Amino acid sequence: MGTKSTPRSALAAARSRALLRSLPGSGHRTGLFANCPDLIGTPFSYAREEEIYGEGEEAEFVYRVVEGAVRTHKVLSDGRRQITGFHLADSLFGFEQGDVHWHTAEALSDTRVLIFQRRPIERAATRSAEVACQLWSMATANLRDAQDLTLLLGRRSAQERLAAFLIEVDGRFGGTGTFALPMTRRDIADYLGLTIETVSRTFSQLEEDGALRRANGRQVTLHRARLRHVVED
Amino acid sequence: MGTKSTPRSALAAARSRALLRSLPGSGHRTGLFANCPDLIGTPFSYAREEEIYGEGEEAEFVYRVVEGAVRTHKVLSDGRRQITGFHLADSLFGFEQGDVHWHTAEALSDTRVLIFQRRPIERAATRSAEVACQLWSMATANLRDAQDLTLLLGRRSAQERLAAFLIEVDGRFGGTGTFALPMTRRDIADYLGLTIETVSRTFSQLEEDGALRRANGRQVTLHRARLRHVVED
DNA sequence: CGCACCGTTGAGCAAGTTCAATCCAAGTGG
DNA sequence: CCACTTGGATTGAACTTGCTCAACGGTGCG
Repeated sequence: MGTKSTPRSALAAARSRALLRSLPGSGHRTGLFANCPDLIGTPFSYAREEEIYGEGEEAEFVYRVVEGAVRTHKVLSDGRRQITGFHLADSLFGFEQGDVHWHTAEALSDTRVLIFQRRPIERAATRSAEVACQLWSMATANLRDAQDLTLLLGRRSAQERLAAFLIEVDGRFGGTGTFALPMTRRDIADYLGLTIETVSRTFSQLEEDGALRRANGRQVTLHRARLRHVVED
Repeated sequence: MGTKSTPRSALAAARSRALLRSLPGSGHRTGLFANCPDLIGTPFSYAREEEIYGEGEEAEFVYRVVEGAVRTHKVLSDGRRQITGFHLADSLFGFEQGDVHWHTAEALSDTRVLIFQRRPIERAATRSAEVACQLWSMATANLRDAQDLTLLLGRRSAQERLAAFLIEVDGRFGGTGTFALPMTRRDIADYLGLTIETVSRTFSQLEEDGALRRANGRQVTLHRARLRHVVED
């Protein structure tokens, strides 16, 4: 559904169903913006590897992940890429400084999102201190994540980067220690500032050290105590 | 003044002068919070290398640089340090997620700041959408900076990092192309994720390439076109 | 089947680090 | 006032980490 149409046309089509979706219990009213009756998300879907928005495009919408996963990244002219974040279920993304997206967002896997128009949210923020505070709090949380990544990229070894990354992903999946990574080795490399070969070799090292076990490439089982020992702080 | 006393006692002492300072034209009412009559900053000073607040401390105040320069950083247990930002005149810093500072702030040189209590500002944000929007906008700007740094650290060479850094600092000093760096090589290294030796060598390379000239260590004159060519994007 | 993509592994290489020596400017104490 | 110390910066030489280039195996899909 929907991957051939645009967010704009989907929005128009969905307007008629707005009443139904805004009913309590329909699942679209939890979390940020929950108390904002005019801010109703429109469901939308993207296929694996599909671009959601590109750097430099006008930032008309913001997005909340319902199911699947999204990456945001920046690219240099020669193709070097830095992934700035992965967004799993419930994560909100697409808010930028100014009217233009300053990175690119793509779906890691087939992904369902809720789309919100940015303008009404910003207008709501200028009227409601509560909405504005929610936006502030969200931006601040993102800032903390970005600065943690800064420390990771600036001062940590490949082993530490991968270990920290796996612990982080595990946490976002509920902390069971066993999960399937939703992203490729290339995505991991471009997030951690490494090459795919180094990521692969580091996986092998960590497995030799008994810090994790791999199955079928993407599936991992973490030995969290040992991984935490690698990160050590 | 004031480097032996605490922000708390300075605040108390300054309360009596509040009326005077709040007069228009006294220079304390421009920029963010300008429209917020209760939010009056208290002048305060820090000596070179003095800590302003430490990671883990309760975040009671936020700060605006009046004169001088400040760095914020995180440290790993083994001493590796990542500077997350330099704050020059007019820059606001010290806002964190939650009630605790999650990095450390220190004065690069003798520095004068205005101190604001965080609580009243947060209370004002819950009442005034305008204040909350300013805070949001500030956080978003910081986020963009942090993500630019992420790209720098993850995917750029030493030459590109230093060139981008110098262009950035030049811009903050007015873009004349000639200025004295307010920070040491160690600070630059810890900001760019390099060692002091690499920073020094990279300075030498850039000078050989005619992209800048050095004088007395800290003083530099940039050949901005050539530096921009190094960064290339 | 054949191709494309993903992941792994090996060998050699290069960028940046580590260790060490030296220089210089600015204190500091006799 | 000068010897001595201290901290910042630069440079050289050896080393290490992670990168580049290359080959190969597995899996899914047209």
